[in-house]
Amino acid sequence: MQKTILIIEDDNEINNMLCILLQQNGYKTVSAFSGTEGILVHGGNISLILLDLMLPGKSGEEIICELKEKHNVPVIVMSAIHDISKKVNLFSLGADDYVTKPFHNDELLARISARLRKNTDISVSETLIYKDIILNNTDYSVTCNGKSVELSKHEFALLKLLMENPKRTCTKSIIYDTVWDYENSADDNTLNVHMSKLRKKLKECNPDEDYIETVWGIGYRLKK
Amino acid sequence: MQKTILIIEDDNEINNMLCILLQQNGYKTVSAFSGTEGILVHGGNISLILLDLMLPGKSGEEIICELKEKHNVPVIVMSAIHDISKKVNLFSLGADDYVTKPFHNDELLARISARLRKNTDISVSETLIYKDIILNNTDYSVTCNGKSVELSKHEFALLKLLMENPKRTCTKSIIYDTVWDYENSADDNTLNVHMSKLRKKLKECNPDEDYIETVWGIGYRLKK
DNA sequence: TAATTATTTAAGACTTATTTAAGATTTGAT
DNA sequence: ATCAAATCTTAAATAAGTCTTAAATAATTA
Repeated sequence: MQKTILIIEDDNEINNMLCILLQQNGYKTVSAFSGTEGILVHGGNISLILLDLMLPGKSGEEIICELKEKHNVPVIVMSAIHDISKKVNLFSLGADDYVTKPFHNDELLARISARLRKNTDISVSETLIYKDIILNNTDYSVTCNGKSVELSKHEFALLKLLMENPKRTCTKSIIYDTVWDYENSADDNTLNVHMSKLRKKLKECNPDEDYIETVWGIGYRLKK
Repeated sequence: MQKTILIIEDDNEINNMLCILLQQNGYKTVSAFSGTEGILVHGGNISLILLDLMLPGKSGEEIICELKEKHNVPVIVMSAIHDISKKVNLFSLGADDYVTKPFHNDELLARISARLRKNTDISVSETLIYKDIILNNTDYSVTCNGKSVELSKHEFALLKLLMENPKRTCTKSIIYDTVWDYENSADDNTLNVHMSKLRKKLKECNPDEDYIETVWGIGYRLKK
């Protein structure tokens, strides 16, 4: 299965170069050009993060922390700094590896694959809760009003995205990007159908609640 | 608990220096002075291996392979070789990280603790129990509904992985990583076939129970 | 009200899983 | 080292589940 790598790098040229390199080697890529954008974009479909240390805005330490908090995947730091003590700090804060620029493509690829290979420990349990819905990221299970709900892969991803962003409206294009990995044309009905099915399954468990709100012309969000 | 690190390094002075450094930092150490000795000494109480690449006797590749086979713990390779292609080979053979000599103590310690951090939760329990299945890790035996079940190596590993994570869904990629030590493409049927055989054998022992549940598009898990 | 956007249903396309069997590979005993 | 037995992988046919599309209906906005 193709893994998606999030590239957080402010230099447009390097970012683009990395995209091409990784795509040529069988990965999907998502680009962000600042730490804050990276944190925003980071979600459940990302398997690994390449983080450039010298970013404008927040410090690298803060960024790693927030990325890990949102979804704990391996972070490989790219840095021009050779300072050892810096490396130690990054490790202790949760960076899983680093490469110093300029780096060899082969070395970077090797480090990525080593990290992905090791990321199979299934010890990180993530549970999202909204009203009486409990979504368990680890065993792909959902309960609503105490009853277990059987969701398909896309339905699950849809609900997960909403529950990860409880106060935000998820636009259709964001949903297509995240759940389907591609941007659908506006006239596509697929998302609507899935949303309908998801709502129906939730309603069966709890007929008295409406969980998901339609934001006309924009997308969907969870109700207050 | 104090972790034990196996140091495989033929230079007496470096070996000794590493022992002191690691002991000062709260680790127990075991020293070996050749690859073959390392393999001999390596056992269940070792949490991590520091391996010098330039050893007399077997090649580093063979040694890593045999060490991992005996007891799969992180291997950090120490090497004076800067050659990138060599690094790539080592990664693909299962080395988890490397340091180039001469290395800074702080860097080595950081890499060790990063590697150990990833590996802490693999507590090896002797006997796993789920419903009426009893799996014994020590003698590789399984009984189900009182009857003994003859499982092949992969079937055993498969069942063990599920029983070690009774509440979780094991994704196909995790299963391939754990049971097969490599990531198979999605269209590979091997896992499906093994799962089918495992289910069949369990069903023969207890026709009334369904133990393993398919999570469509994701993987497998034990039933509630 | 007209135009646009969303919901629902159902059918067929498509994807993923299961099973069986055959050939390849590995293991273990001689 | 060789052979036999067991196991693993691959392939193909079948089965099960999911996704997309289309069309009819409903809701919202301008």
